[in-house]
Amino acid sequence: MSKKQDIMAATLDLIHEEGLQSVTFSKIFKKANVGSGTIYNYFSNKEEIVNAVYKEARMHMGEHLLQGYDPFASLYERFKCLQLNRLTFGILYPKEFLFIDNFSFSPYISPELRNMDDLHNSREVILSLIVEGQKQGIIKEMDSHLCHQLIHGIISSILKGYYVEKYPLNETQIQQILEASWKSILV
Amino acid sequence: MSKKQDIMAATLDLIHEEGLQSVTFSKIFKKANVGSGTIYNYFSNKEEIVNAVYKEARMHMGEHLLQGYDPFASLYERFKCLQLNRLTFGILYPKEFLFIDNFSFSPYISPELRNMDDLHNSREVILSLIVEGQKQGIIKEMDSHLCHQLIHGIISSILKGYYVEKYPLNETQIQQILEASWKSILV
Amino acid sequence: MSKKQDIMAATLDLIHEEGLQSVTFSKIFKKANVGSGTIYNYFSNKEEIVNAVYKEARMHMGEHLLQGYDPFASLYERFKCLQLNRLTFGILYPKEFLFIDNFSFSPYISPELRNMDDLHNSREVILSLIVEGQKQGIIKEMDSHLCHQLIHGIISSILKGYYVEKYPLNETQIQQILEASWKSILV
Amino acid sequence: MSKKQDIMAATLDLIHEEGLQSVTFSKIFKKANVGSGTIYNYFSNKEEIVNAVYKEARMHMGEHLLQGYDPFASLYERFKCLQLNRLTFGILYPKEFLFIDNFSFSPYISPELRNMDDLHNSREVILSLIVEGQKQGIIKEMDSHLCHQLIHGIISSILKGYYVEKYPLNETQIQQILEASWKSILV
DNA sequence: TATGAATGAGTTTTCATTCAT
DNA sequence: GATGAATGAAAACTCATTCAT
Repeated sequence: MSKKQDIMAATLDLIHEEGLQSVTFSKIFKKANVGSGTIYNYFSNKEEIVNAVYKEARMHMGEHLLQGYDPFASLYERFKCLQLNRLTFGILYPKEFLFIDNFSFSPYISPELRNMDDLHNSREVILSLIVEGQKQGIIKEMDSHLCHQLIHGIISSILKGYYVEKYPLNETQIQQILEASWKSILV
Repeated sequence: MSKKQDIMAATLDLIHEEGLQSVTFSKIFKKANVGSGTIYNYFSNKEEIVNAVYKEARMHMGEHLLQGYDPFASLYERFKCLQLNRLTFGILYPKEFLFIDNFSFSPYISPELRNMDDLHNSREVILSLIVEGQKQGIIKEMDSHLCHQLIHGIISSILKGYYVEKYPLNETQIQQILEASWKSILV
Repeated sequence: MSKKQDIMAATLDLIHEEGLQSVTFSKIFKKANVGSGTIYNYFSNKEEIVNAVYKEARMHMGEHLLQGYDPFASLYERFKCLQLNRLTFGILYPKEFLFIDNFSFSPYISPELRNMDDLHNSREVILSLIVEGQKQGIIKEMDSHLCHQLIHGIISSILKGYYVEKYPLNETQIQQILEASWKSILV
Repeated sequence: MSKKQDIMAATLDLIHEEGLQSVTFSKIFKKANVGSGTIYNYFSNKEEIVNAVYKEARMHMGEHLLQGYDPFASLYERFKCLQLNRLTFGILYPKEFLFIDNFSFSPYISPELRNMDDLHNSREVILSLIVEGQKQGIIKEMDSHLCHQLIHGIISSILKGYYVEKYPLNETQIQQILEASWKSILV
C-alpha cells in the first residue's frame, strides 16, 4: 500500500475512533507509520486529507450500491437490491459509512463535494427508479429527492442504532427493514 | 441573558456554522462578547460546554416532542403528533436538531449522555406507543428500538435534505412524510 | 519597557548579530524574555515585526538627522549639520543604521515602506537644501535625488568600513568626510 | 551550462528576487531544474553555495573593474576608468553587484571571504592609485582605505537609487558622478 | 551522476488556561 | 464576578538532508 493510502486509512480510522475534532497530524503520522513531513508530499493541509478520504469513501460506496444490480429485474427487486446494498455497505464498512453520513451535511464539506457524483452514478439510478415507480402508479407521487432521502434515511438511521448496539442486524431484521422502507413509499 | 447562556448560545452557533472541530475558545469569547477568563467561572473546559449545550438541546427537544400530546387520542393520532413534533422541532430549531443528530452518535459524546433521559421521558412515550401498537396487531412485530430508530430516522434524514435545500417542506410534503413513516411500520 | 518593545529590540539585536536569514522566533522569544505566544498579541508574523522595527528605526533616524538644524544658518552650515547628524547617528546606533541601510534596498521591504516619510520629513529638508544651493549657483545642477543619494552614499559607505574596523572615525576623519561630500557636489 | 552553474545562477536569481532569507533549497532546485539530491554532488550545504556565488561574483567584478585600464594613462584617466568600470558593472550586472554590496558587510559572510583578493587584485590597483595621487599632492591626505571606501560608496549608493528607479543613468548623469567622486577627494 | 520520495529536527503558529487587576 | 495580557504545551508546517534506485 502506498504512503498516501496509509495516510488516508489512518485518517479514516482516527475520525472513526475519536471524531474529526480530535484528529491531529501527529496521530495520523504515528498511525500511518510515516514521517511527519511525508504527508505534505501528498496533501497540503488537513482539510485536503479529509476531503480525499471523503471522496474515496463516496466512490467506494457508489460502487458497492450497484453491486449485482440488474436493470431488467422487477421494480421491487431492484429497490430491494439498492437498499440491501446500502445496508450491507454500512455493515461491512462502518467507518466509511459513518464518515460519509456525518460529513455529508456538515459545514466542513463543501457543497460541491457533497453533491459529487460517483463513477457509477448510483444517485441517478435510484432517482430514476423512483420516477419509474411513480409513473407505474406503484410509488406515491412526491418530490423524488424527498423520496430518495426518505428511504436513504431509514437505512442510515438503522445502521447508527446498530453501531451503538441497540439491536442486532440479522436476516429477520434486514427483511423487516427492506419491507418497511418499501411500504413507506407505496401509494 | 446571563453570561453563561451567552456562552452556550455562541457555542451552538459556532458548531452550526463551522463544525465542532473548528470551534475555539477565542471564537466563543468573541461571539459571546465575554472576556476570555469569564468562561472558567462556568465551565472548566470545552467538553463541558459542549456537553452542557447538548443536554440543554436534548431537554428542549424532549419538551417539544410531547407538545400537545394527548395520551387518550388514537394510536395513529398519537403517532402523528410525535412525528410532527419532531419534524417541527427540526424546522424551528435547526441548530439544536443538527447538533443533537450529529453528536448523538459521535465518539465525542459519552454513552451516558447519549442515553440520557429528558425530563419528560419522551423516549419512553414513543417506545410504549410502539409496543402498544404491536400488541394491538397494528404495528409490525419487530424490535421496538429498531422500530423507533426507523421512524426517527425518516424524520432526521428528511430534515437534513431540507436544510441543504434539496426540497421545500410545506403542508403537502409534511403529510407525505407522516404517512410514509406510519405505513413503514404497519403490519 | 513594554513586551512589544522588548520583542522589537530583541529582533533588531538578532538581525545585527546574525543577519535576517537566521533570525528565528525562538531566538526572539529567548532574547526578549517573553513567552512564545506573546508575540502574536502584537504581530501576526515575522515580516510584521521586521517592518515595525524598520519603521521605528527610520523614525529614530529621521528625528536624529534634524537635531540642531538651524534653517537660518548658511547653506554650508546646514549641509554640514545634516551630514554630521547622519554620520553620528550611524556611529551611535550602528544596529539601526545598518538595518535601515541593508533593508531599504532589499526585496524584503515593500516600496511603500522604503519611501515612507518620517515625522520630521528630513528627506524634504535635504532635497530642498540641494535645490536652494543649485538656485544660488553653489551646488552643481543635477537631479536632486541623484545628488541626495550621492552625499547620503558617502556617509553610508564610510560607516560600513568603520564598522568592520578598516579605519577609525575621529575628529580628523570626520572633517575630511564632511569636506569631501561638500566638494563632491559643488559646481 | 553545467548543473553546478545552473544551481549557482538560480541561487543568485533567487537572492535578487526574494532576498537571502527566503531562498530555500526547494526553490533553488525548481529554478535550476535539477533534482533535489543533485546539489549535494557539488555543495555540502547552503552556505557553501552562497559563498561560491559570492566568490564568483567578486571574481567577475574584479575582472570587470580593470577592463581597459591603462597603467600609463594619467592619474585622472585611470581614476575615471576605475570608477566608470565599477558603475558599468553595476548597470550591466545588477544581481551580482547588489549581492556583493549587501553581503560584504553582512554577518553571513566570513571576514576572510570579505577580504578576499580577486585574481586581478583590483583593490590593490585602486589603493596604490590613491597613494600615488596623494604623493603627487593631487589627492588629499587621508587614510587610503577611507578614501577608497568614499569613492566606492558614491558608486554603490548611486546604483541603488538607480535600481529602484529614482533617476535614470545616462551619459550626463554618469559624467556628473565621475566628476563628483573625483572632486570629493582632491586636495 | 542524477533523481525525488521520505524523513525528522526545527520553526512557526495556535489556543486552552492562568492570574494579576 | 469579569477581564484580557501573558503563557507554553501542543499542533501545524517547513525544509535541509539522506538514500535507494
